[in-house]
Amino acid sequence: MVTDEDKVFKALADASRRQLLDKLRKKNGLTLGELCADHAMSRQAVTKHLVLLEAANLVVTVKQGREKLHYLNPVPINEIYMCWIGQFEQKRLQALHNLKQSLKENDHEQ
Amino acid sequence: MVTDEDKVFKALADASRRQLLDKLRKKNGLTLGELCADHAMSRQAVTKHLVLLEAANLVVTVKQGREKLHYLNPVPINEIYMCWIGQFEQKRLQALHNLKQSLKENDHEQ
DNA sequence: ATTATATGCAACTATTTAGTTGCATGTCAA
DNA sequence: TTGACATGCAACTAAATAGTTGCATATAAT
Repeated sequence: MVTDEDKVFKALADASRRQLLDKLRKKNGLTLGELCADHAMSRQAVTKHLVLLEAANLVVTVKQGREKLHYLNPVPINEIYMCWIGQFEQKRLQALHNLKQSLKENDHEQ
Repeated sequence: MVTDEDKVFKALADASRRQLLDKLRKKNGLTLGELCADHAMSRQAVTKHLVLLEAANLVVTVKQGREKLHYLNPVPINEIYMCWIGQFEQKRLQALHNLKQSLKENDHEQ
């Protein structure tokens, strides 16, 4: 059985795919061609990665003329955090966050 | 190049490994034998998964006599959230905030 | 000491995955 | 309508991965 969660984790497991997501984070709505720029691999390889990212619902696409625009969808990552990572670490993260905050505030006072 | 981040993502990409982490979350310090219980796969398969989890620093082990105790280490997951997932979430929260703002302003105009 | 138990190591197999190349299709512009 | 550009589809290859089996080692208990 391949769950949605599994698709997301698998999609995130590859460094090239994470790089593609990073590009979209910096500039949303990029075309395939733009996503291929500065990549060692072929356009078809990038396409395959994008197919997986789309299957995991991490990327949503819109066809516009002969171009295909790619948009980042943060929802699945959010869900993974809430449902899975959150269970482990929510409390601890909060504590850490609070600690950092108070350190920052201390810094400002000096 | 295989970064630490990459190891963690790859380790989390497998459902069996996530299941093992889940077991440790429910009860920390389990032996290999205990982790193998109720698993379809062989002990050696489980061992291999645990090796990867250890390499990713998601699990820490202690030998005690002839047994090996396994402890969950939440730090790497934490780091991934802070350094990677957080970046996405931040944008999302900002977008949500902006949306709320513009809705509020529209409301005022009517 | 001997036996049972808990784990470790190594070789092998099957499947999945990441990448390639080559060709097809569809859309814009001159 | 012809050429250039953007993307899609399919077959193939190489490498990584998940799993197996068989045997070795180390510790505990009788």
